[in-house]
Amino acid sequence: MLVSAMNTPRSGRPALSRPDGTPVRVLVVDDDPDLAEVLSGALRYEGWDVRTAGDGATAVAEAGDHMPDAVVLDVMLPDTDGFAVLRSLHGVQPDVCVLFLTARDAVEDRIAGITAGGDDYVTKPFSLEEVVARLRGLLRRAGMARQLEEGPRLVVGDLVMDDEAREVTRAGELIELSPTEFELLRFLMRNPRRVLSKAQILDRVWSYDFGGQAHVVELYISYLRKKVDAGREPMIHTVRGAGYVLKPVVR
Amino acid sequence: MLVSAMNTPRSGRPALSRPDGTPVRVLVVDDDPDLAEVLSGALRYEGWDVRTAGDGATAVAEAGDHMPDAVVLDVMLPDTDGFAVLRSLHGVQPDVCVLFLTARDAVEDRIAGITAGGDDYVTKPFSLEEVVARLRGLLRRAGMARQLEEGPRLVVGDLVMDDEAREVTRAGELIELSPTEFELLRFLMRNPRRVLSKAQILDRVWSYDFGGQAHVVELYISYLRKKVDAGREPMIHTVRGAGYVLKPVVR
DNA sequence: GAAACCTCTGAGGGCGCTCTGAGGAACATG
DNA sequence: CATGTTCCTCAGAGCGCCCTCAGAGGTTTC
Repeated sequence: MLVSAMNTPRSGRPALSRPDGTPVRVLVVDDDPDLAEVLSGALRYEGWDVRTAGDGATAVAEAGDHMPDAVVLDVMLPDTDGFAVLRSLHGVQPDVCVLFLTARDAVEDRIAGITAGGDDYVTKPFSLEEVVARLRGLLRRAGMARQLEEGPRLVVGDLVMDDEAREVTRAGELIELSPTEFELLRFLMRNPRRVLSKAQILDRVWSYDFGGQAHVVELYISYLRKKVDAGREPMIHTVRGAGYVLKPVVR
Repeated sequence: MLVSAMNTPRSGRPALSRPDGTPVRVLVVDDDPDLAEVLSGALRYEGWDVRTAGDGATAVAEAGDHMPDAVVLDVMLPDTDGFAVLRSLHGVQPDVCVLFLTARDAVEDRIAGITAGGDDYVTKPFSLEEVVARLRGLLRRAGMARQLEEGPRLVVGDLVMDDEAREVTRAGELIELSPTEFELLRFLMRNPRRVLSKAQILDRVWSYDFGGQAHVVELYISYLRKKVDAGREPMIHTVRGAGYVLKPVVR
């Protein structure tokens, strides 16, 4: 799995930043150190300032010290209940956004009221792209989107993606996508003109526990081409032996 | 800490604001910390400036300090009776609006006497959508509605909802809805063109103590479709794997 | 006290989504 | 040109999401 230790955002894109210009601060709370590592790696890759904690008490202490803008919080923690942690966090920092991580079968358990407060949750196993997207959504709504490029819309050439409405259009025409197709295209659109390897795409778009082959990526690229490039000037290109690129059409 | 986030509703909708432009100030008084947390989260999401108190004494002190425009007040408090708190509050701030939270089979007669004074009440267990709607109604009637968009009418395409008259029309035709259908539609209409997950809808439209499955949401969406979309161009759309969207018909 | 209405549970079924496998096309290399 | 590699696409199976119906239990209304 690709875990970059970079402290800077990937090239070409401005980082989502706080109003004072410093990077967004995120706290990752999970008792599985491997998962915490993968998550924080992915978030650092976004150019964010990431800390981690393994339990609720540490999380609250760390939050008081670090003053994060957002917290990625596993509901199943060794010491406390997620709801109590949420309350403590909001006590320490009222404006903090929280993204919960929860097991699929425990979804209905006690998430009640959480999404109503503007917070959000993601079920395990999740894809990193999903976590990042949700987190960006939370931060944007909390007024963290000061910079220009990164609104709720993603634009590459005449291709436009509206994340909230979950709508994609090319040259004004609506394109209907399945969930996986949508996430794949979002990943491509967030990295235009950049060759992405199949391994990279798998790590990002598919769940971390996906055991399948890289062949699925080819398949879904082919699905996307049929919908996005259908009869038009192609934007999705194959780079043999390297991966795929999304490029705006040259004029 | 982000101060601007307090003034901006996370929902992206224009906030109901006070005549001087500052956000509406609300005090939540409930001895159940979980419920207080959920309530204040939902109200903050509306862009309001929220404080909480766990008992009557704290509530009065907080009100004197914070000067709220409205108070959400549990009738059953550990130290004092809610009505005593009301008297104290009116002593501190005569113009304050009060929304009572009360058990279903509680003293409805005394409540009735109170609400004659322009205040309102909601019975437990309530939905957040109901609390927010009542609070908006109180604030609007108290002259807090200076903004343009959010009157008593909600309009999406040819679909119109009059909240106070509890009337819904599409293309001029009256549509009769049950209470739950009405609240669900209001939630959809307050978030047009925005995909809402079943969890979000459950958290918002159903009571906080509802233990059921997300399956009900599907059921009520189907009820709504039969009434709102019946034979017309559909406005309610399913986004597989994500949720539902209400969209005005493309012109 | 009966009727009408509302809300939710459970079951059944349709169909969209995801992935596997296989065959063939396109490309690189000798 | 021959051969191996990489990639594309089709077909289809399995699964899970979603829709709908029918009916029980509760509430409101008259």
